[in-house]
Amino acid sequence: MNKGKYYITTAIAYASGKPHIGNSYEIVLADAIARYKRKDGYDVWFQTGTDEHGQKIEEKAKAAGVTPKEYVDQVAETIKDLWNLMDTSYDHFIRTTDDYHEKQIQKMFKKFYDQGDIYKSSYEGLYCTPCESFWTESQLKDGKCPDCGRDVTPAKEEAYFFKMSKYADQLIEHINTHPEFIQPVSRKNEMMNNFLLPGLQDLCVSRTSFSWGIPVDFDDKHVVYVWLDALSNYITGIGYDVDGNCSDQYQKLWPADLHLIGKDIIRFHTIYWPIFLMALGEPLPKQIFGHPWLLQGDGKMSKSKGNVLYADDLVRFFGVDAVRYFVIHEMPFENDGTISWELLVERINSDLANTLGNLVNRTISMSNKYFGGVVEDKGVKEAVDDELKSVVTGTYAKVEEKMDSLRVADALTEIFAVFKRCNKYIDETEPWVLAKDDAKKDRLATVLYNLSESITIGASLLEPFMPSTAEKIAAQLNTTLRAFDTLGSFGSYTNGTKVTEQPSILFARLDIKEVLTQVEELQAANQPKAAAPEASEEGIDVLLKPEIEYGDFEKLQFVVGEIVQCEEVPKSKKLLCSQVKVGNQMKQIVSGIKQHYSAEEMVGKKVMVLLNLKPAKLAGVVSEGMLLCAEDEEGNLALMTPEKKMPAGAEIC
RNA sequence: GGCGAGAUAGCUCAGUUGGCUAGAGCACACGGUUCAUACCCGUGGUGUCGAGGGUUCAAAUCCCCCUCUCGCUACCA
Repeated sequence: MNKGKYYITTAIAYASGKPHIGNSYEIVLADAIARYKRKDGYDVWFQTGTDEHGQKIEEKAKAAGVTPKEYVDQVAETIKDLWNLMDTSYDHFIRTTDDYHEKQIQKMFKKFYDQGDIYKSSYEGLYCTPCESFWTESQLKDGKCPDCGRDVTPAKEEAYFFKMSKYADQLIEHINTHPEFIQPVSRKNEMMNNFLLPGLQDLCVSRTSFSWGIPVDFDDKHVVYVWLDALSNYITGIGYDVDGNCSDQYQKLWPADLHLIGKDIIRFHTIYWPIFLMALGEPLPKQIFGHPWLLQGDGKMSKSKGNVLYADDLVRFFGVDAVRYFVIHEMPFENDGTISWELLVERINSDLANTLGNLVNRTISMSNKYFGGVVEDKGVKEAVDDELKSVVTGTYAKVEEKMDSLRVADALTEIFAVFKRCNKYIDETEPWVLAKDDAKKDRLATVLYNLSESITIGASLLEPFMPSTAEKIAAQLNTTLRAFDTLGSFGSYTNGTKVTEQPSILFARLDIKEVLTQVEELQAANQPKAAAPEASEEGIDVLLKPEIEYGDFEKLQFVVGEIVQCEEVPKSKKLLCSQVKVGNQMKQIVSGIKQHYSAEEMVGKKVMVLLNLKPAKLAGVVSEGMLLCAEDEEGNLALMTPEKKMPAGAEIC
């Protein structure tokens, strides 16, 4: 039974380091869907890979004393190992440093340039000196600054831009006529309201500030910037060719049926990627699902704390299938899920050890105890059997419905309903009571047959989610896993089958205290490594600004200021308004740091102030300077304070 | 500030087009059972369905308003 092709992709992982469990979640989810569709009769192609260009990788490689290529070769292997460890069944692993990919990106870039979709301009667009603002061409009003109407001058770094606005209407039309295109639907509104309807800005698609990227072949100062390079993997990986010599595989597989991605990159997948495809004249993917995140419950993950969860550590503790089960089960459709050692242990004990593992174990034990391991239906039916059978044979349809709407966690829950029903059935039929009465031997045999059959069906449904567990169950029952299209009927388990004599424990119950003790040891072992200077610090993508003269620097007046009063700016989410003592005068300064500092804790701090900045109004409040902060990639802020005691007003130079 | 989503049992959440005593899982308590990994089965909630008002024979479910939370976005000098 062939239901046609099904092309599914994950986002490609950025090859700057080892992905933590939050990042490994996606590949497992994709794998569950891919395996399910395959078993469901689709001709599945499942592609994943790595995004290997960019300044961050260039810098990390430099720090490690290797070439960028050597660096990504190593990381790509690490990622592949991890994906394999998670038992994922991808068909193709693309790397953006693969020859065929790079070649097509260059051709694509040229094609876009030739057809006028890409134009050369400068990074951050055009500068309005009085307003101190950068603008892109599409933002200008009559070629002038949209704020003050004065002339703008080009900024420094030259770059190529893609004219997004050209295709905006076409994309809006597509999104409106294809309600299933963006999932979950709530994301659709965000894209429409925040980007498409207000007017799309052009996207910078090249860089000159670093060189680890695919060179623009007709302008070799430039390398192709991330999104055009990375997104295109979905077509280059299956044989797309810009000149029209696409592979048969491409003809068959494109458009993709599902791009599975994290919710943070929905914008790139639902706006830029479709527009690139329109510019190429290719059809758009059928569906893009921005899944939620799996977050760590007990405080933020941080490398310095040594508490980052990695899939391989979890697998070492719990086994692959337990980890697969957890991440799929804990991730509903729209809300972020939570992961912690405690929750893992809870789920594993309750669902895997108690409900599933114990069921298989008790069933097989009874067959051995009462019939020497032989399972045979003696045809002694009772009314209770019917309900069991209807639940078991009806489950595939329910699972199918959940999977069709990408409710993977719910699908898994439906499958476990089978195992729960089996446990209940044992209680209802009380096999140990039947065993005491010779006249009921045949009834007992039928009960055990029904259980073995039900478990086989349940295991067959479970296969895409927990492949090796499903196999183990089948092996213990000395049978094989079934195809989905047979699961609507009951009774295929071969009469007279002899089950294994010594059923092994599928999932051992875990003691949370013991696990946590071991976790502490693990974290202690990780800590020294993580705490090692420099090595643990993530390289930050530093975009170099044009060189300035000392004279430029001298214009800036930095001083130490003491915050004597601070309050929240009404109606603003991020702004705090501080009264800052600078020498013998006071300045009112508004800063966007409310989410990192409370008004109370600001008071008394000595901070670095840019004093001679032109006053401006923020949320209606005048600000006469700027408090300087360091900011990391996650947007965490830290005020710059003097390292020794300094009076308010002291010059910083 | 703009747009959107949400507020239901201790916890995580279901509740379709308004309709009988508001549900599930987990946790907890009690009872049953013993084949099994101290497991399984059953029973248990007085839940102001965020607050207030309205429409209706009838609202968690529709309308108004309020409070709070979250997402995206802008601002964040």
